[in-house]
Amino acid sequence: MTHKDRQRERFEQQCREQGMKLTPQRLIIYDALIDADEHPTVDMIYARVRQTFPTISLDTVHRTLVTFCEMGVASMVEGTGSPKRFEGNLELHHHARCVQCGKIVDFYHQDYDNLTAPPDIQQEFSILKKTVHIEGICSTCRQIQQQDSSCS
Amino acid sequence: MTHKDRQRERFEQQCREQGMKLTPQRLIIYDALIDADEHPTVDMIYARVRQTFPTISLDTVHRTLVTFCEMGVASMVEGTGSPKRFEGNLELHHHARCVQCGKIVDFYHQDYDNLTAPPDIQQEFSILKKTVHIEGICSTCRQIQQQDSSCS
DNA sequence: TTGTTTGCAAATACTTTGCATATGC
DNA sequence: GCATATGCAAAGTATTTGCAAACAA
Repeated sequence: MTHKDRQRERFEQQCREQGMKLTPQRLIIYDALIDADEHPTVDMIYARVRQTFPTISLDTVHRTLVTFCEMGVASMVEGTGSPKRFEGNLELHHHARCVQCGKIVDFYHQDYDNLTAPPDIQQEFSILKKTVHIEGICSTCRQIQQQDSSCS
Repeated sequence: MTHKDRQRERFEQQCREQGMKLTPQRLIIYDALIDADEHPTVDMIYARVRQTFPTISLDTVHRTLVTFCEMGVASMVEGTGSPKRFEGNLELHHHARCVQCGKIVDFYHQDYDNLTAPPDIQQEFSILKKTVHIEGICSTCRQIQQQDSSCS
């Protein structure tokens, strides 16, 4: 049994646990996603999946991928599809982002400022910047969550 | 002279060096950007700038901000406005991204897997993930650049 | 004066929404 | 059978492009 078979099995199990239906669309989209090694866009997955499932809609691919992220079986890399955001702060700093509300907090941390990149990356890239990205849930969103759960 | 005054002066100098014209729009957009501490979107900058410069167009704000990024006086934080991209790789890994072609390479590096977040961030966020993002120019894009410059 | 920049308008790309139909459980 | 998921179409949002007029150097 290959690593991908195991991944697929875990996926099916997680669907059942979370009460998500195991539709052929979901299975085939999941397969396409874990077979891809290039961080695909919706369109890329759509193109691939249509070869074996020509009637699938772009829309379903899009919604299914977002669902996967919400389930925690996939994740989004930049970009997130949301509008561009800018910053004028050129000093070396790092980011903490709230996955709930999208707020990004800058922070400074000496320990992170001199990380060494692995040799293969140093060879492949002319490195311009190394930053640490922290993802989490901010205190404001945490409070909202607690209120919600206490109301139910 | 404040820190922001110095930043503004450096900006004007860089414009002159790079042959960029110092238009009132650029100056006011730059000011709005460095005054903002919330990683603003195009719309946010537009709204702010219009208060003192009502005839400015959203379009100019957008193009100017992108120009700033190209000049290196500003940068883009996620999202980048580009379409969503997904990955099914759930193992702890890190990303190296080419700023030229947008390619994202996954890599594994033990040294990065157990970074400690600074106390204030630990307090503000329930941390879910800590990853290192490396930005640079990949070998393919580097070759293209060299070809371009040798043709001129 | 000259080439860059701006503002406008239209076009495009991507995502989201609403709803009827289909389907997994 | 029932709730969820899908496919379609339309609407919404963000970004990009082309071009004439305005402007910094």
